[in-house]
Amino acid sequence: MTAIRGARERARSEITEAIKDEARKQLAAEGAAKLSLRAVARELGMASSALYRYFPSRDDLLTALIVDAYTALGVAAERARDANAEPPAAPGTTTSRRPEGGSTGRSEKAGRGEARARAAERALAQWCAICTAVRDWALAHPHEYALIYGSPVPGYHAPHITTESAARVGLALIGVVRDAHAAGLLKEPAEPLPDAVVADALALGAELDVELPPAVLARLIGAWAQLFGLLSFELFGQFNRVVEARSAFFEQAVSQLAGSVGLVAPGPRTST
Amino acid sequence: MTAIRGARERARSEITEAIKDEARKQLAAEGAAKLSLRAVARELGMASSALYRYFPSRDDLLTALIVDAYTALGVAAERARDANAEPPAAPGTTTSRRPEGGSTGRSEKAGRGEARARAAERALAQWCAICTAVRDWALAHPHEYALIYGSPVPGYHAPHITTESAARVGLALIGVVRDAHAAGLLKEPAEPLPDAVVADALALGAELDVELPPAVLARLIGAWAQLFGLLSFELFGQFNRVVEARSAFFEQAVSQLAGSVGLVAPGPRTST
DNA sequence: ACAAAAACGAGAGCAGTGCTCTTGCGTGCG
DNA sequence: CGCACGCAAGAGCACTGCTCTCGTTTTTGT
Repeated sequence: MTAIRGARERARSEITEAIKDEARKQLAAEGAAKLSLRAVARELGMASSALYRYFPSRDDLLTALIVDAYTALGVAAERARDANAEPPAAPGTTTSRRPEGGSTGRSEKAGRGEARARAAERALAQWCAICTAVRDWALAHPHEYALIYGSPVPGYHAPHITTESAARVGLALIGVVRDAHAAGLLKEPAEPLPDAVVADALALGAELDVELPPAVLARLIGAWAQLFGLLSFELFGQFNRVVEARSAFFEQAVSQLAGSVGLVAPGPRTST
Repeated sequence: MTAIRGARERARSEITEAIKDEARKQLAAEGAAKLSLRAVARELGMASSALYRYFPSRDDLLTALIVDAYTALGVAAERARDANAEPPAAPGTTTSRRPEGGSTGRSEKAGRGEARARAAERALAQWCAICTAVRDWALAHPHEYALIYGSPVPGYHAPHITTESAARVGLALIGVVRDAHAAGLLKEPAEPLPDAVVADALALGAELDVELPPAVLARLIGAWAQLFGLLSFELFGQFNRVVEARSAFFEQAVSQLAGSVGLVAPGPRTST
C-alpha cells in the first residue's frame, strides 16, 4: 500500500529532502540567520510559494534541520560508542563487531583484576570516543551545531519532537556509565546531595529505566552539559586568544569529566 | 575638554544610549533575530535612516549591545566577588585586591589552621558567589545572554573590542583561585598534562601576569567553559524534562567545579 | 472509465526589512 | 556673520516571509 502508492509521495519526499539539502548547504555557507526560503527555492528552480507546500514556514524548515542535526550528532556518538564496545559479544549478532577476534575473551588464568582493569579502560575509552566524536561532528558542521546548541532561533520553544533526538548523545554517555556501574567498576562519589537534586535524579533514572546512584546521575548530567560548554566555547570563539591546543585541551578536559562521574583509568595496578 | 565640549556630543551620546536602550528592550522582548532597526527608530519617533548616523549597520548595533552585555555580566561577577571578599581588610584600599599583602594571615594567637580554614571557606564562597551571580544575571537577561554566549550572530567574527569585556568573569574566577594559591590553600592536581596544554597555560599565565601551576590554569579554563555549559543548557531549554531543581543542581555542580580547580571546602578538620 | 477531490506549481501581491542616496535644516566654529 | 558640517527626513532599491489566487496534474471514489 504505502510502498506502491508512492509515485507522488515518493516525489514529495524526494523534493522535501532536496529542499533540506539545499537549506543545509546555505546553512553551512552563511549560517542560520541568512537562510532564506526564496534563495532555496531559487536554487532549486521552483517558485518560492511552492516551497510552502512542503514546509509551512521558515521556522518549520529550521526545526526539520534541527531534528536532522540532532540525529546526525546522535548517530555519530552512538557509532563511536559501538566502535569501542566490548569485543567478545554474544554469538547471535552478526554485527561487524570484531576488532580483536577471540583473543581477549575468557582468559581465566589471568587474574580477574586484569579483566576488570581492561573493562574499565574500555569504558573510559568509550566515554572519550563519544566525546571526541561529538566534537569532530561539531567541528565539521559548525553552523548545524550552532543551530542546535546555540541560541534558540524561533520564539524559543523546542517542540517535543526534538527532545528524543536531542537526548541521544546524552543517552550514549549514560549507557557507558550504566554498563560500568553494572560491572562494578565505578567509583561512586560520596557527597551530600540536596534532596531536590536526588529527587530529580531518581525521577530521571526511573524514566530512563537506568539504575544508577543519584550522585552519579547528577554528575552525569553536569558532565553532559559541561561537555557542550567546552564545545560551544571552542566553536563560538571564546577560546580564541586563550586556548590554542584545542584537541589536547579537549581530550584532557573530557577525561577529567569522565573521572568526575566515576570512570577511573585503571592506571598503575590499584587494587590487588 | 571632553566634558564641556558636550552640547552636541552630549545629545549624540544621549541618543546613542536611547537607541541602545530601546534596542535592548526589543531584544528582551523578542530576541536578537527579531531586533529591527526600523522598529527601534519607529519607537523613538525618528526616521530609520537617521539611525545610521549612530550605528553604521545593524550588526554594529548588535556588537554594541554585546559589549554592554559582557561588561554588565562582568560587573555582576566582580560585585559578587567583592561582596564576599575578606572582611578584615586594610582600611586604606577600597579595592579588594590584596595579592600578597599580609602573606596569608598573621593571626598567631588562634591556630593558624583555623585561619586557613576560614580563608579557604571564603575562597570557596567567592567562587560560588561569582557563579551564582552570573547565573542570576543570565536568568534576568536571557536574550542578552544568548547574544553573547549563544550562536555568533553576524558572520561570526568577534571584534577584538569585545574580548576585554568578555574576559571579565573569567578573570574574576582566576583571581579567586590565584589568591587562594598565593595563600597556599589550593590542592593542586597532580596529573600528567600534554605539553601543548602546558604551553598554553604558561602563555596565558604570562599574559595575565598570574602565577598558577599549569594544571590549575588548565582546569580553570575548563571550569570556566563548563560553567557556561551549565548555564546555556539551563537557559536554552536542554534541561527541560531533565532537571527541575535548577538552582540546587547548579549550586551543586558549581561547587564541584570549584573542587576540580583545587578549591576545597575546609570541611571536617582535614589536615592537622 | 469518468468525474470529483485533492495536491501541486507558478505568479502576483502585501507588509516588512537593511541599507543608500539625496535633499533640506539647524547648530557650532572660525 | 557666514560657512560648513552634523543631523534628520524622505524616497527608493533589493530583499525577505508569507498569502492568495488560478490553472494544471494526479489521485481517488463510484
